[in-house]
Amino acid sequence: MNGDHHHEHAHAARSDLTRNQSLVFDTLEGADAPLTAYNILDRLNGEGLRAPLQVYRALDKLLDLGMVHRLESLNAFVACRHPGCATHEAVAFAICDDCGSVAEITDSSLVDALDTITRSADFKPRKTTVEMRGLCSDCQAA
Amino acid sequence: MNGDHHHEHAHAARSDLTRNQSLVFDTLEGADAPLTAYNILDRLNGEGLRAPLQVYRALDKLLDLGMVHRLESLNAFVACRHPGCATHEAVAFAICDDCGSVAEITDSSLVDALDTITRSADFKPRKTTVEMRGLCSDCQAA
DNA sequence: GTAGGTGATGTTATATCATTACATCGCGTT
DNA sequence: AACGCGATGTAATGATATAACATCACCTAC
Repeated sequence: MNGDHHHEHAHAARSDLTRNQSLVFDTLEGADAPLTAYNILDRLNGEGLRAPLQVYRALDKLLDLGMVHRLESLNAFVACRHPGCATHEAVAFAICDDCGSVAEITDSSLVDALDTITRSADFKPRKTTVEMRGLCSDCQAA
Repeated sequence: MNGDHHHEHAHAARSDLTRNQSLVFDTLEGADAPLTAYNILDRLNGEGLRAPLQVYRALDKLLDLGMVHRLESLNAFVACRHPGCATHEAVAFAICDDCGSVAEITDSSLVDALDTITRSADFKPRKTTVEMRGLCSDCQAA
């Protein structure tokens, strides 16, 4: 603890994770759509995970570390796709309701707009959720 | 049905609502914080509502009509505070985690930013959620 | 005015998502 | 050896949401 970090985003590498945390993270990273905690549990019951809490605890830690995002509108989770997990503020998600794909988007205009809003309302945000549900490029064709 | 409406937002007045829908809407409108479906059910069990589905069905209809919003990050609902419920796109919510107050915000810069994002990603949004959780002006003082 | 359509209602049961409570274990520090 | 501390395992429960089915009220068409 050297005092240089304002946030607790240590950005632990996968090697720092416990067994349960690794299992959960690998499952999310290997999925091509968001997974619920119970989806993850189903996929890991061969590895010895039997209770929801084992998954939820791992997810809590991974969320803390910024390695996983929670999609509020789905009650589901995705692995962070950011190269290096650079920014952990004002990420927007474009979620396809047809194929389940999720695009993770950072945009400075969006950050600016949200920042302006909070300033003028004198609101101090702790966590911001931006989720767009609709159809991705591929699925609009169909 | 005159064909002039692209959307199905008939903006029914309260007088067009059924008994259950009115009860649910009035409960939400009278609350000073978001309520879950079960919160609403608890407050209305004196009026003859006994099953969750009675509340969820009323909420579905009120959501369709644009008279109520769902807050995804809380799994809860609020009455729309827009004068006349003018715009039903890209509304942002500032939710105080301390006192539970919810500010409903529309901002053209935000709409523009989201629009730009969806254009460049060729994403067709059906519903957009923007929720900021944090501390309102009043509660920052404490 | 009666047959049928449509949307709201009531009720039971069940599915889905998440946490509380408590005992235990591994491991580094004192 | 004793302790602190974070992770783990397990059972039970709480909280949110929907499925399935029967019925009712009202409007419209014939």
